[in-house]
Amino acid sequence: MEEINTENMSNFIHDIIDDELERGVNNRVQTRFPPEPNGYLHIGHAKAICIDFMTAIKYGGICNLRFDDTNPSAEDMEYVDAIMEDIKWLGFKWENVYFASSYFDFLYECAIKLIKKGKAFVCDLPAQEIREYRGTLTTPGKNSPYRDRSIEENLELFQRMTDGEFPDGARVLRAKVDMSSPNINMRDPVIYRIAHVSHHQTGDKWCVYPMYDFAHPLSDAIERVTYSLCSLEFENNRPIYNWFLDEIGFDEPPRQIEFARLNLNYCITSKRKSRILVEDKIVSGWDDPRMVTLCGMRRRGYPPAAIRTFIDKIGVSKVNSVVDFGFLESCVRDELNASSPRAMVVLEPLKVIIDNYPKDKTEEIEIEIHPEKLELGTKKVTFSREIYVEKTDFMAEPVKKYHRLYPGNEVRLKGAYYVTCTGYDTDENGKITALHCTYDPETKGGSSPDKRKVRGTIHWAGIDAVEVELRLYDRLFDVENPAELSDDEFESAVNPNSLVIISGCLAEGNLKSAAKGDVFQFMRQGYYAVDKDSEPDKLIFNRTVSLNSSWK
RNA sequence: AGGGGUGUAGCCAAGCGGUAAGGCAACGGACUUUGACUCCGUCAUUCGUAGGUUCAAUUCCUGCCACCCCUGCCA
Repeated sequence: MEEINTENMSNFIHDIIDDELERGVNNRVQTRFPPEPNGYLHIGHAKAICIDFMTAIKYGGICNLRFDDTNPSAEDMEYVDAIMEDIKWLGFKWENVYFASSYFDFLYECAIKLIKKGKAFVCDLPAQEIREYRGTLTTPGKNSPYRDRSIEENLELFQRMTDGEFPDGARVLRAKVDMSSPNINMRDPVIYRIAHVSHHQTGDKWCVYPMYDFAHPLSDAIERVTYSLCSLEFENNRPIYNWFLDEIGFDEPPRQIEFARLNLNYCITSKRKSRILVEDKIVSGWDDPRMVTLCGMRRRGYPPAAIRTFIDKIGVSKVNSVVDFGFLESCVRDELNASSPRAMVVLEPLKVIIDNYPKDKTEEIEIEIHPEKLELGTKKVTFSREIYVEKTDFMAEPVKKYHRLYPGNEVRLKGAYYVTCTGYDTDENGKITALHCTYDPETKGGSSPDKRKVRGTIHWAGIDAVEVELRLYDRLFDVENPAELSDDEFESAVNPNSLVIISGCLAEGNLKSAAKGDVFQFMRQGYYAVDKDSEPDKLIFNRTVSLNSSWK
């Protein structure tokens, strides 16, 4: 695992922890990341993961991974594996991996305890009536007619629910709290429901399953979590969270603290909407490089360290905010600039004939692997009379401030020679088919004895180059907040140019040995990662992110 | 008069009674064998708003406004 530096990390949660540590409310820090295994992790989860794990790291505590698998109907083992893989990839190591389902016996005992205390009852009201009895945001609810059943009857009924005597939905176990509370979560919440479905962990052992509000605080408590960090929408659940802890009774009850979840513009994290994109084949799958799922970003070539840095930089607060996607990209560029080897790849090749260069001669040109890390050494590319440059690096009639190739202009071919454009060939349609240049033999390596300057340095491809496919990605949506659009609207907001595939690109031969997942900086173009579809004889690269440019 | 939260620059975000950090973006300029990177400079007389307390208020108090969350047998 890479070093995770938490020294400079600070936020309002840490202020609370600092204070509690100082006052002796706690003498240790334990957190947990509690996903439900019902989908893939995305950039929003990355924020929660970073906060949970980094808080534990900072205070020398521990963070566990706990699958909140209390609703088997939506869950699948496929997701638990994927979630573990994604967290590891992000760079974090959990102390233990737990499942809420492994506490089912304990939770069941807690339910019995509540019944015996007269704090829970079996309710026979159908779902619709429970809803009606609950009242509304502005009117109090009223007590269920089953609220005053005897403890014995509740015990017996709950046992029969557990024994599978009743069909789904026939009865529920409810906590007896306060039907007139302004907080609807306190209006006798359901804590157990009947569901005759098999569970990915416990099989057919249970046909009653605990609800989140009941299972979550007790799971935190049994694990001895000290800080239960979650997103803002659970603020209204905190009173019921604490109520269960109080009623069951724990020496060191966990404290729930809420923070704002991450929203990013131009993309979507909603599970429902993402599923539509996948099912309607608008994207290639959950790991499509345009998706902000962790698997998608991994395939795109985003380094996990960049995601961690991003999360660290956006901070932790309680303000609902929308972070600019460009912020994430800036962190990705920053990381990749430092870590990725450079390579020359010509996206749209244009032949260049160097008329004064010997016909059969070839030369090995040495180019540094990373200009800021000379210790990484050099690699070789082959130079000869005919090479290729970018179509966009030539203009027959240059615009103002253009300092690449145009008739009469001299530029540097990266690592090789100064060349001067002398003319160009066209076909019958006037299309440019090749450039003619002369080179200055005195400028080998790319500098001239007379120290004359050239304004442009361009990359090129020689005879060692291989044809590769490039997948150019852009933002998936044209609109800033696709999440706010209706299901019909948001599909039409998809950027039609979010994926452009180009083939016949010429990559320097050194790239033949690139492994899947490797990321390179294609000089003057951007960062590119070897895709999982790539094969040795057909290399495929994903554009991770383009380079910044102050030109056009 | 339902309850719970939140308002600091285009976007994040520090600030905790002493006169508005930092980052992203943007815009100048320097440097450059990547129009990249790096570097330097510019970018809030003002903190949702109206009052009040104070020598002093983004920080404390009151009213108002705006936005978010809560009426699953989801999490």
